[in-house]
Amino acid sequence: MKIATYNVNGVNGRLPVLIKWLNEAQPDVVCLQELKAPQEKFPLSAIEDAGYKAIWHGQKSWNGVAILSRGDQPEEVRRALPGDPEDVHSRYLEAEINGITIGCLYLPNGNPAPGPKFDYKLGWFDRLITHGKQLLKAGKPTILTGDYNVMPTEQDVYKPERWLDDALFRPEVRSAFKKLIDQGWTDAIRKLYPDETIYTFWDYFRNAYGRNAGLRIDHFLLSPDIDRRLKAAGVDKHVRGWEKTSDHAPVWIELKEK
DNA sequence: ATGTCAGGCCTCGCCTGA
Repeated sequence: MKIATYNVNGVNGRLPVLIKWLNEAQPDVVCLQELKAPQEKFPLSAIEDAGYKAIWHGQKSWNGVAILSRGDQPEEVRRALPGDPEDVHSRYLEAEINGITIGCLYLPNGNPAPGPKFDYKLGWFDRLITHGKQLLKAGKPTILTGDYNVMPTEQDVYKPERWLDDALFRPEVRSAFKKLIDQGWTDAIRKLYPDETIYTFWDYFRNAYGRNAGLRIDHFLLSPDIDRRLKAAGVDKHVRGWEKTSDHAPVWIELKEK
């Protein structure tokens, strides 16, 4: 079973790239972030034509998350992170597919930091930590994946010294990520490639992709029983080199059958 | 400070978020 996450940065603007990649990569399940489309503008028929069933939570202009499945229809569990009824951003969608709970998340960017956006990011992260604990306690096979907007360590950023004050790398955010991991989640990419430089995002500016000036901010967190099934993981880096592409590349894992 | 995108409204050019 192959599961992927991809911050598409506009699902309609990115549709040809998304469909081309789906056909090439053939993932069974896909979590998408940054749809940048209202609920009614989600390109369902194109995605169905590519062979996928989908649930999504759109929003005008910003945010937006979706879960695609080649087999069973994703069975929606929730479409918001618990803990703040005032939070209207569409940044979290959770579904069950094939007995696996899949949380698709788009953690706030948080820049500029400090400031209200950074406070929102930390608050959102706190709610994710609380929910993560509940998920592990529930004891089902679970995957929390998406755009975390955090480089967990210096290994995950091309020039760490330049990012120290950035909302994606500040100590508060790295420590929040560590707090989540320490509950018992496995960072799939880092487990399989402990020493390699692996990026999932390259800025549109300054020829970042050409210079491989990247960041690792899209992550797969696995509960212990999913961790035991982990067979392979990777980044489809070449997709970042396509025309009219997202600033993120798709990230994927492969699981052994039970 | 710069740079490049996407989406949307202030709507064919500028703003914001990233």
